[in-house]
Amino acid sequence: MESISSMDNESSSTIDSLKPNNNSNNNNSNNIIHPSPLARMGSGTSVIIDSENGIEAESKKLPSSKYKGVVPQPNGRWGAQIYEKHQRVWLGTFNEEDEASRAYDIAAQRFRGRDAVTNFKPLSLDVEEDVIELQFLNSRAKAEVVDMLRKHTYHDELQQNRRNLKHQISSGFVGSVNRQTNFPNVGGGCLKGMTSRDQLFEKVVTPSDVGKLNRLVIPKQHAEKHFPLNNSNDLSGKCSSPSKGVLLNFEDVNEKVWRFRYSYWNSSQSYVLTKGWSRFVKEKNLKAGDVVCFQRSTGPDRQLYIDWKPRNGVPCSGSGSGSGEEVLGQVVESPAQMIRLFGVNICEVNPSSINENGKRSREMELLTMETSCKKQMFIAAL
DNA sequence: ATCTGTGTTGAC
DNA sequence: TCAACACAGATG
Repeated sequence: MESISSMDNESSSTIDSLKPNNNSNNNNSNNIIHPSPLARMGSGTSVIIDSENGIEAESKKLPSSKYKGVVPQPNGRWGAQIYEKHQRVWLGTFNEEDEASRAYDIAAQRFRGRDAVTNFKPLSLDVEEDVIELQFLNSRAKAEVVDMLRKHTYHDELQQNRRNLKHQISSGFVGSVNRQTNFPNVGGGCLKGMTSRDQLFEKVVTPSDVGKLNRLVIPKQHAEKHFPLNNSNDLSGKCSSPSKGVLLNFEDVNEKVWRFRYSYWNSSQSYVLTKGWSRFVKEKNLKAGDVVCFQRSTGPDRQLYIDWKPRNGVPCSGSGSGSGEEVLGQVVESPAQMIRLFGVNICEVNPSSINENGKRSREMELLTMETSCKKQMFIAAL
């Protein structure tokens, strides 16, 4: 499914002074082309000429995009894609054509650095905000950037990154850019300037939570307490429409942002996380009996966090849960204030959580987090 | 049932 | 490298 196989981590992107690209330098063919229906005959064009009466009939031909890296979708949406090493890398689908083109631009700048040909004005080292974004972009693996684009979380993560930077600067913690500062009290060490969090609740996931239904049932009492749907003010996500629920952003231990649709299903009279949930299950390789934990920052941003631990994994927040004796579906209430982040010892690898298909284990995730911390410190030192 | 994004192809 | 098209398989 993933088409990002050929991606590697290294990038030669010394991004500097890209020429302004406001559709004039760069537009010899890729920008602001408003193709006539017959302007481009792709390999599979389906324009049919009715030779009998000379009428040109068009058989549901999709409109070409005026943007580079953007392709039409049958339902009127737009896909973005970029090529690398003879392979297409899919960047996701978007409602708006220019949204797709901006996704392409971001990918192009990450993949091709200063050589990137973009639809819009590229990031410039002369603009402070752009420099921050370039640093953000280039400190992440290509696959990670692609993932953010596909999940439409790029801008949220970038904003989060900016907030962290500001916070570190204002707290005088500028020696290193430490991604771990977002995760209070993890393993001690380099954790100044952190924000505290409320533990909201945990749930031992059921087979149907990790099965083909692609949804997580949020127990009613927790849903109504922490994620009230009638008043979206309390939710950090953006309200799309009351009937369709809301989109909620949760951050995991790797500072990866997960966006889930949260709504109420009348049919089963339950609150559910739907869209996006199956990705989480897949990536974390969640199994029935594992525990997902929800937290919220006590700070003004009210950031939501999500984490998980294996069924027999380490205890969560010293609450005594996670001992492996839970009944499926049982919800574990935890102390109100988070003291440790799930109490995980990131140095020990628990063999039971290394799963058979080679997916990243819980410990590996935390080690990744530690690595990324070091990576950021290195970057900041440059 | 709907939609995404992959397989494939030909143009450039 | 790139976009067009068809459609399998993922998603809701």
